Amino acid sequence: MSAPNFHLPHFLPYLLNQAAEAASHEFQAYYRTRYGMLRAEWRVLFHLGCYGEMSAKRVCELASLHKTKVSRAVAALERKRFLAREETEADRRIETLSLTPHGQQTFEDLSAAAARFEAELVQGLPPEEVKLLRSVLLKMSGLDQKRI
Amino acid sequence: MSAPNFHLPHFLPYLLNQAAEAASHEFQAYYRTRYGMLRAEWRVLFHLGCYGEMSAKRVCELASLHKTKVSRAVAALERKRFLAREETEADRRIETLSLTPHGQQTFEDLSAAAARFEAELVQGLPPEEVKLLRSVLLKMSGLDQKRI
DNA sequence: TATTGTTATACTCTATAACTATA
DNA sequence: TATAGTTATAGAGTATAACAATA
Repeated sequence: MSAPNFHLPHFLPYLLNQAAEAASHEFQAYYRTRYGMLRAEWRVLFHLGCYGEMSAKRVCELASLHKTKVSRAVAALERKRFLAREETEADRRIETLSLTPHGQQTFEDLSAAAARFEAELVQGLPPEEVKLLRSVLLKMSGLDQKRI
Repeated sequence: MSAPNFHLPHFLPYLLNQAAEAASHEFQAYYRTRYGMLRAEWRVLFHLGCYGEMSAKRVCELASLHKTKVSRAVAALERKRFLAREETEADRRIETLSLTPHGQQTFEDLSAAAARFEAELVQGLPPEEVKLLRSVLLKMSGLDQKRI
């Protein structure tokens, strides 16, 4: 058995990780320094901002986040008054999560910033390539399987 | 200001992170359970396996890894006899890193496994799309800027 | 003084088990 | 018994400062 001739920068898991890290860096700095948020926190905030109120369980499903991560993120967002919980009458195990006006405002700022960072990211790439990129990543991530 | 109409599963940093995580999961389990390696360790191993001996500094540049990560990964790989260091005569600050036969063999097994996982990953995708995916990710990651 | 590499430390992220309260 | 959510804990990943040895 001779040299396997493996070319590392063609290996998709590696390439995806490096691209993800590079692509997320600026946005990460933004939500961290501006709002003191962690990754799981902005993800939960965005789910509520994009899709409206829902249970923690639903956030887990949509975001592919484990319930322990969501639990802590929800607690942190509540502490910072971004989010409110409301007891459900029908099933008291479930709490309906929704953004406060402050949370909504923060979501609007963050999503605008996200849109700017993304525009910067795809700047110079043909729209057709970006469209294809999204569709391939959607399949690979499994995010295309989650119903909204 | 009304609803920002931000669609989270279209946000590339998010999409890239989810895809990267999903794509890396199987390979990660493989090198961890089989060789007890961590992420930085297989990356260093692959750089030496793919490109031959080089200094730690060169690994840092090519892999976009901070010198502290490389330093610890090299120490771990040396402890496990995957890698050997050799002092440079010209400049005694620099050590040339290379794989031992055991390290080489491990690299061959891991790179073959990597190729299998990747084949599984792109299975069902048109080769043209995969090619484009790679080229876009290469640009986004900045990996296209590193000379080999 | 600058560079290569090491050690220390703090924080974030991931994963899992054990638990409470409700159904 | 099963489900929604919480708490505890360990290990892996990231980031930075301070350091030693050499140039």
